[in-house]
Amino acid sequence: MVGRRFTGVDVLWPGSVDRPQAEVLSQSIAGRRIASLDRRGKYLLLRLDDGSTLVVHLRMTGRLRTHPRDAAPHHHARVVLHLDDGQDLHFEDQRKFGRLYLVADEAGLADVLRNVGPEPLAPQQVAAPSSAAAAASHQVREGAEEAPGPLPSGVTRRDFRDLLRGRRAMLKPLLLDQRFLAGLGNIYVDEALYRARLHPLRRSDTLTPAEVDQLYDGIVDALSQGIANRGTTLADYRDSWGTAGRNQERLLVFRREGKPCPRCGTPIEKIRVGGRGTHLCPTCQPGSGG
DNA sequence: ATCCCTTCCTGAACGC
DNA sequence: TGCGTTCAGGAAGGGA
Repeated sequence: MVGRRFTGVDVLWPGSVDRPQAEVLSQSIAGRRIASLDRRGKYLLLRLDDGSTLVVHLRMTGRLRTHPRDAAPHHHARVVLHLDDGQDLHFEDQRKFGRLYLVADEAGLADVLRNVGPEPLAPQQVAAPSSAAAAASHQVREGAEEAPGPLPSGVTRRDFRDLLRGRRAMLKPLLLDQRFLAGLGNIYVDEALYRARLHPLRRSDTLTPAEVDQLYDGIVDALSQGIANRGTTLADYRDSWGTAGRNQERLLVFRREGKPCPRCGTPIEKIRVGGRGTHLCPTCQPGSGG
């Protein structure tokens, strides 16, 4: 994508564009070149050559895929962005929860990202455009894997302790809160809490210092493994090349209710916390601490 | 600060 | 076979 220029936009479902108005988006983006790609939390950032940024949030079922120019859009295509290299970038989104934002400057970007908290992981290397290395980098390795090691962290252990200071919410909704920490969704919260051996209903102000460190490690490990396995495909998720992830094969508790805990064999339980399906091992993640 | 509810959506799964 | 209902979930916004 880097180096390509947008030549125009077709908005098939205006509800997918948060800002500006669809017609304004088309006018503003035409002729702009993609300078770089970035990410904040769950938001994808396409930095354009005039200082503006195209922001994409995929939410549940959104995806970005390239297709040959003027290919018939998929049933779920919501926005088609034409590129100058003979390809079209399609934003497809079955459930229409995903959103596109075009902001003119850093102030506009900051407004879109106003509820995004600190990054649990440090920025990852983005493959260079149109190189053999980029093509090679997306080849799926044989078999899913544990993370070779935790990825570089964004927040440090000390940062994490500071983040928790003054907080007393239940762990599950706290970790889902993007203002507290960016990037964790329902799957990875359950996986992180299991790894940390902490009950989702535990209140954050009841954790011992050792448990705070366990939680931090659980978060970093769960995310690192997800990235190493190129994402969790429970139904729809595909990467930009249309390839499914493999992390669903390595989930420890999520959507494994009734199956044995990988650590102790106790059947995994499913409960509801804050309206969210929540999976845990009642033996390894005991009590809710009151 | 925290919790809870509703809204936005489609399609799969389920009950009868 | 074919209805109608329920569920899933990320984020925002309102109310308690």
